[in-house]
Amino acid sequence: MRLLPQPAIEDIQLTEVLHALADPARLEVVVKLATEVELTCRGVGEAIGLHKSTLSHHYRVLRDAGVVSTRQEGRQKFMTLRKGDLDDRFPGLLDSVIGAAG
Amino acid sequence: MRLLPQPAIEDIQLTEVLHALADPARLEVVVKLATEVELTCRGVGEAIGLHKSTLSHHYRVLRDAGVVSTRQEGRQKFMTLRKGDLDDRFPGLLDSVIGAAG
DNA sequence: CGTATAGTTGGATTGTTGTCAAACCTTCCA
DNA sequence: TGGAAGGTTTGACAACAATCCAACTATACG
Repeated sequence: MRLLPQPAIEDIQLTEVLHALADPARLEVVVKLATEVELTCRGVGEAIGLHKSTLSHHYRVLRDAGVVSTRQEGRQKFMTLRKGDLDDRFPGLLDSVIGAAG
Repeated sequence: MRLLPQPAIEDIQLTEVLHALADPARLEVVVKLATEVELTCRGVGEAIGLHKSTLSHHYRVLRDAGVVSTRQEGRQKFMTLRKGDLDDRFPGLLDSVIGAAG
């Protein structure tokens, strides 16, 4: 039930978010999270076809940028989009990206 | 009055656009273009404080991604945001990015 | 306790990016 | 015709990024 470290809302940087979203694999993760509400890392990465360590790297980029939140429960980690936080900070951005990608 | 080569609307890729916007210098250029309608490369780059060849490189990235359009007139080049094209292809994206950055 | 499961970390590799400097190309103008 | 002005290209370089593999940690289960 532990929450992994993540930037505070006011520390989320636009260029970092854009960079995080500018990778096809990460964008796919985000689109998946937008429809599925919450997923384990395994669940998110299953369809993408990358090595699990590569995916772990992408999850970290997304988390460090403030795009996703990760909660550990037992040996699984559940990720959610920080949609509310992002909407507060950069109104409309996430929706337009997800709309454009999906 | 020559228009420099640029991708067709349907060839504009979301990840490329995001990548183009994910650099602070390029984002500054875009924000400037959003308020000024049209500017020469010199005019855009003046406030940014980078070498002109570096700026030229950034202009190219923006143009290749489909974010800006460049028109040559005499020895100057005027850049404009491809706002209409981007709005058609990725509705709301540009506005939210500019709003967040500006 | 031993083993499987879920993810992370470190190293290696390969490729991309941001930056500058110097040389270059075009166009204008005196 | 010879500069000057406005950009581009090329080369160099350091920093970063995406990927894989192998080794690791931590939790759960039998």
